[in-house]
Parts: sequence; C-alpha cells; structure tokens
Amino acid sequence: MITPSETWLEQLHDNGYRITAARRAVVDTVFGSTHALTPSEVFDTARKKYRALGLVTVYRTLEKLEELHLIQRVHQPLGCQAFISAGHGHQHLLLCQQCGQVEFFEGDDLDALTKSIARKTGYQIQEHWLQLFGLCANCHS
Amino acid sequence: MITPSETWLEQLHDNGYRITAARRAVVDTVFGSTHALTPSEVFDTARKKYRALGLVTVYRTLEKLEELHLIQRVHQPLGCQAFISAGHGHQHLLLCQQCGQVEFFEGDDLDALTKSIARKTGYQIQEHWLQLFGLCANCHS
DNA sequence: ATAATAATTGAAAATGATTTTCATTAAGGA
DNA sequence: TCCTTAATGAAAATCATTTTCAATTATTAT
Ligand SMILES: [Mn+2]
Ligand SMILES: [Mn+2]
Ligand SMILES: [Zn+2]
Ligand SMILES: [Zn+2]
Repeated sequence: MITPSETWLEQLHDNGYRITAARRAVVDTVFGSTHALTPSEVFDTARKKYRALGLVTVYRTLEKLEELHLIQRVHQPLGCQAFISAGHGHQHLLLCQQCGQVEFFEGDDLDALTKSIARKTGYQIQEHWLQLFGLCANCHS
Repeated sequence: MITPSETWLEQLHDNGYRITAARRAVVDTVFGSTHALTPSEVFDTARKKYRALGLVTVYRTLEKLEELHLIQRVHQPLGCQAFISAGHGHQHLLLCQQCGQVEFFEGDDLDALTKSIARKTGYQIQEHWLQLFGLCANCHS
C-alpha cells in the first residue's frame, strides 16, 4: 500500500473536514478496493464496519473524496456511478470485463496523435480520456 | 451528409419497426446534430416538429437507434446521458469543452501501447475507449 | 380501399437514484 | 470540559428513467 487510508483521513482533516466514524468506514471501504464501487455498494460494505451509517453520508463522503482527488469516477458501458482510488499523476484505467478488477497503467504517448488531430481539425487539444478493457490474468487462461 | 436521415428510418423499418411521426421527429433531431443531445434536449427540439410527442417516446426511440448502432452515448465529465450519431468504423470522439461540438477522428494506433500493457499486466486487452477534449477552431483563436 | 392485427403512442403511475431539509449529535479547538 | 459548528441519519423532495395501460395508428391481408 503506497498511500495508507490514514492519509485520506489526514487529507480530509487538513481541508477542514472532521474525522468521524462514518467517514472512517467509507474511507476504509473505498481505499484499497480493486473494484470500482457504487455508492450503494460502498454503503453495504461500510455499514458492516459502522452499523449506524446512512446512505446519504456515503454520497456526501464520496463527493468530498472526489473533490480532493482521492477517488475518481469510473465510466463503464453499463454505468458511470462507480468510484475507485484515484491514480497518481497521469494514469489510465484498465478494466477486466469479467470480474471488474481495475488496474492503472501509464506511459501512453499520444503526442503524435493529438498533434495530428489538432492539425487536421483545428482543435486545440487539452486533455484525453483513455481506457482499456479486457480480461485479467485470472479471467482468461 | 453521408447518411441521409431517411436511411435511419429505413433501417428502423428493415428491422421491423414502424415509421411514425414521433420517430421522424426524433430521428430528424438527432441525425445531423453536431452536439450530443440528452433525451430531454431531444424532446424539446423534436416537439417543435411534432407537437404531440411524448418524452417517453424519445427514450424509446433513442433506445432503438442505439440498438441499431445509429447513435452512441457520449460520456462527458458532467454527464453520460447524451447521444450523437454514431461514427462509422473505428472512430473516436473529439469534444469542444467550450461549445460542446463533437467531431470524430480515426487513425489512432494503440497497438504498441496495448501490447506493452498486456505484457506488463497479463491482461488480454479487448477494446479501448479514447476521447479527446479541447477547444474547436471557433472557440480558441 | 377496407378491415384486421399488432406495434406504437402519450399520460399517468411507479421506480430508483440522488439531493435537500432539518432536528439531533458529536468533533475538535479554546 | 465547554462551545461552536460541522456532520449525521431519517424523512421528504426532486429528478431521471421505466412500466403500465387504454387509445391510436402503421402495416398487412383481404
Ligand atoms: Mn494519457
Ligand atoms: Mn482506437
Ligand atoms: Zn478479471
Ligand atoms: Zn467550440
């Protein structure tokens, strides 16, 4: 674990947010998950750690974690409500279509492509979304 | 216009769907739009062409057009409910962050990248999503 | 052209996800 | 420990989408 979930709590604290049992439960659930989780899935899991948790608090906590760039929304063919720990620096996602596992990768070089497209279209290209889908080592073979 | 909107109606017909005034209005609205449109936006525009149109029919027609691959959903930072005419063959989207104009481009070559990622991660990569964001010629300059 | 049929329609109701409201609780600095 | 104020969960409200259903209409068979 490169970033202990404690760091997320510290970050919340450093940004003026309080550390509560509800937030601990949500943070502990989302941090370290290898699958993107919807608010409802976070709720189900986090409630096992903190029974009194409310779904509303899950929404509110995810909102703050996203605002601090600690988590990011994952767009998938079947829905775009799930979240995962954010990558560090410029990274992209690789998703297993079978089991839903999420990995990050980096090292894509789209400079030649974006320059070529910019020239052809007249666009000033600012950013890109790239995502790979496939089968993880466990799911194929 | 490479594909007249008549073709969309023909396609609907060829797939056993009937041609109705409501569907004409939706098809005429979505076909040829240079911006991705939400169901509600389609409704507002299409209703000008066919006053009796119901929002439900917009949802149902978009569903069929997507099923026939005539339109495709557009994922954006602010939402993923909008649709645009589908590209032909293997193409990706280029979106203007200012005015929302959508263009297609092709010719990306991700083979080297996907092979490298496959080797490093053990994934069997099946497909990719790539989208560029920027400012169109009108919006910058 | 007419009639028969089955798909399509729009309104209304139902559903599901997310947001807002609000009285109560509790974090954390003084 | 006390005080202030952020945070909480329940309930209600909102918003997007889907389902239901009786009426309408496109298409096929006559
Ligand atoms: Mn990149
Ligand atoms: Mn491609
Ligand atoms: Zn897998
Ligand atoms: Zn523009």
